[in-house]
Amino acid sequence: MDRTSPRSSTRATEPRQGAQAIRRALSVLRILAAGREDGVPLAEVVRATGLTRPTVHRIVHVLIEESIVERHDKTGRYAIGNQVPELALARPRPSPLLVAAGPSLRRASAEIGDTLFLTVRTGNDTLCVDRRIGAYPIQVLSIEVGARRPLGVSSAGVAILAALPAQDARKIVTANEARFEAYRTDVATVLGEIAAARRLGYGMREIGLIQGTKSISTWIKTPDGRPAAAMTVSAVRTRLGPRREQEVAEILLRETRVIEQAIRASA
Amino acid sequence: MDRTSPRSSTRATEPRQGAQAIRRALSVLRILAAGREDGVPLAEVVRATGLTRPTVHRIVHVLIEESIVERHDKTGRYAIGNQVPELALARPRPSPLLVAAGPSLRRASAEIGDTLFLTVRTGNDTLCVDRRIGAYPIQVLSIEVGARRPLGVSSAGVAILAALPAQDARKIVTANEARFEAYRTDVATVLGEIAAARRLGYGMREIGLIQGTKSISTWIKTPDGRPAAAMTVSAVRTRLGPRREQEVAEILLRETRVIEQAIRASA
DNA sequence: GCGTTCTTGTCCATATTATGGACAGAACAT
DNA sequence: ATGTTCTGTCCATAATATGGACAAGAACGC
Repeated sequence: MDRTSPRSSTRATEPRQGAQAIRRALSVLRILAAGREDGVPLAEVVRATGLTRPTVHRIVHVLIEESIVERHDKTGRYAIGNQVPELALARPRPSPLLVAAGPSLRRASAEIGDTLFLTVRTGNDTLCVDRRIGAYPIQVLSIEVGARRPLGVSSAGVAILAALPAQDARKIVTANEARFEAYRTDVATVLGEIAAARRLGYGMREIGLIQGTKSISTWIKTPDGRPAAAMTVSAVRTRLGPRREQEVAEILLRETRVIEQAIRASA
Repeated sequence: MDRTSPRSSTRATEPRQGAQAIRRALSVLRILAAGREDGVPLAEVVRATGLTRPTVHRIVHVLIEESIVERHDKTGRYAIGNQVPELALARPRPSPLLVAAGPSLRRASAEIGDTLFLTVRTGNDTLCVDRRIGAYPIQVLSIEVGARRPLGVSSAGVAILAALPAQDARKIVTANEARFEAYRTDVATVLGEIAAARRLGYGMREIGLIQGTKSISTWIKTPDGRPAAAMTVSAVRTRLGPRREQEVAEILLRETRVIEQAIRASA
């Protein structure tokens, strides 16, 4: 393929070869991570990665021998193994983003009363990294810290995609096509939602991932203009009518600016 | 090499082939994990893994592209990247061992006054997973949660090796030989310390990893008799004379039994 | 300055390694 | 019984990862 330009062109330096197997193993791991504790059946990994079944099987079983993956004997599903958090301990724990966003999440959840989520992008996925439960007695709690979804299926994902250059966003959405089916959406729908978010200034889903819920997400950018995260409010739909939506969005946007300042300061 | 015995012999099911590159990438990652935030120079990874430099270089740079590894521009060292904790979020956080050991660590550190460590085995390494600082004004704090060392170089490692079948212990020590140099020890010394720990009933190092300190470690076994972790007291040497050593060891052994009970109960 | 000895990074012919089509068994449904 | 969908395995083959050799940069000595 392209053997040109040893130095980078714009910013990405992607195409290093000689490690197909390693890359494949990682894409398997990312799919397994989306399955959290319950894990994912082999066939689903095959579908989501586009690899052949023998290949996925071989990779997964080598990773089991290395304690990177676990197989739940009961269900036969595969999940992230205990060696992964062990490796993760090598890194300093409280990430700068979490520190910067903490006070804003607290303030906003107190003010709004519903649950707030902080979600980051990792590759082609969104990953919920913090959650603050609100005071109102009915709360949307089904999304937990560690929840991972293909970019595009949640309002946070739509917000992050809206904050990316259109071309990059389109590329990611296309790459995730095989995984949209499980969330009952498709490329065209997601692209439409991204366009709507760009117009509004925030991401929104009338029908949240959970029946009867609605979500609003703003995007948080790093000083260099790339999206670092999304801040999301999820609530039962009836609590987020048009007027209330406007109010909530304004609070989110205000706190978003605070977080962006805090990131700038800590950098 | 040995291409024999496709079916397992006793308990291990190790030799699945067709993924050399993935295994190599993982052994690189484990070495990088030992370097914590500061990371490890490439040459050190080459030494510790026994792989060739081009291979390590290729693996490391692919992992960088995948955000599994970071390169610190200032120092040129390689470290565990931010995608690793992100994958780790897929697992439930507080591990059963930590839950089981928590009260004992608290009790023992209150009683002894010095810092207590909980250390697990992960492959051929020890990994510090919890720490409780004591009340005495001089404390050994240089070992942090996440610290990773070759099994055998710390008293916790010696304790865990002492609790393993002698043959397994010897195999691990031999496998770590290339990494002992950096800790100024060698295979013969470590095997001697393991033998001493078996005699005493606990692991001990007159000369801790830090100058002027002394450490005592007991091993914690799972119901099936395999070592799950080690509990360690580290203190300035003068605080652990022969009589005190005896007292401290008895407290540790008592709490060890409590933890073993708690594990049994939660399983 | 200039050699020496470190380090990291790159190339590419080669053979070792990972690949996936084909097959088989297990579980479940009809 | 017979189909369908899942997981697991085999092995000839092609593609992949390998590592010797080379290059360039950094740090030190003098």
